[in-house]
Amino acid sequence: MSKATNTKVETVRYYERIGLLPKPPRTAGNYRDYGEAELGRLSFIRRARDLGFSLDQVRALLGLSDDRSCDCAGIDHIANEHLREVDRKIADLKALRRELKAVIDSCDGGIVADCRIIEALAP
Amino acid sequence: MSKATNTKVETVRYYERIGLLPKPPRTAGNYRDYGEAELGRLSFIRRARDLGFSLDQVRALLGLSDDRSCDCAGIDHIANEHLREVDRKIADLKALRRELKAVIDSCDGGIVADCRIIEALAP
DNA sequence: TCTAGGGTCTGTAGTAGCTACAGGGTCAAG
DNA sequence: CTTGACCCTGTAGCTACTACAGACCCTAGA
Repeated sequence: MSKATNTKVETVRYYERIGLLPKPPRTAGNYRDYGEAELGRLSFIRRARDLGFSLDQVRALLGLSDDRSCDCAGIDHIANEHLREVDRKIADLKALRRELKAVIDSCDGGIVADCRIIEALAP
Repeated sequence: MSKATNTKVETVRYYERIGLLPKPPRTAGNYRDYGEAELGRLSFIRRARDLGFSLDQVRALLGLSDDRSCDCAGIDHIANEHLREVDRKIADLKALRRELKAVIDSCDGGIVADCRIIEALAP
């Protein structure tokens, strides 16, 4: 299952420990014995993680997706909140990038004593 | 000093513990007794952190900035590497945002069983 | 002089999300 | 029957802090 989902074995066990994956039955040799359901669940987790959802959000999504007859407003809500978070991060990084670029561009070589980067960082 | 640099007291002590700040002399009552030099150093650290440099990068910058007669290519290198990192992060987040948006847009309400978000996350 | 309130001190443990061992057990192939 | 590749548990490490507990100190007011 680890290979099928491109997940490290330790990560799978970690997900089990924090309750994202159920404790599976064991083989005679005490190996975890996963079926299709767990594979699907892990794939879901991985895909959501790839989209940047936090483990708490993934947990919520899994909970909501279990009740197939509920309406999907809750799911929509989590996804949109995450989208806003991502937008915020992009904006923050762009602002940071601008500032960093300005600091870097101000330096035109020479010795440290004259370095504008150091100067820009100093108080 | 904590107030002057808008840094939590615990963070200052943390920087001392990991060797970013020197162990300062103590007052009679065992309080840390900081001077101007430490204030400058902490300001430098905070500013660099605000620009997204890692603590390791900050450590390197501090080390390089100590030798005022060296040329500032090393500093330039660290800063530019960080800039590239930031650019990479922005690109990654934008790609993620696109994908996330597509997933969200595909859903037009209804019950969970028909939810395209869940469907898009499932294997 | 006492006391209340703010600060500080050390040390430890917690956060997110894994990752990396150590030291053992299991299993299939040769 | 051994070798090598997997699995098992449990614990500690990573980043960059943050949050206590339980002690101590210092100053201002009654």
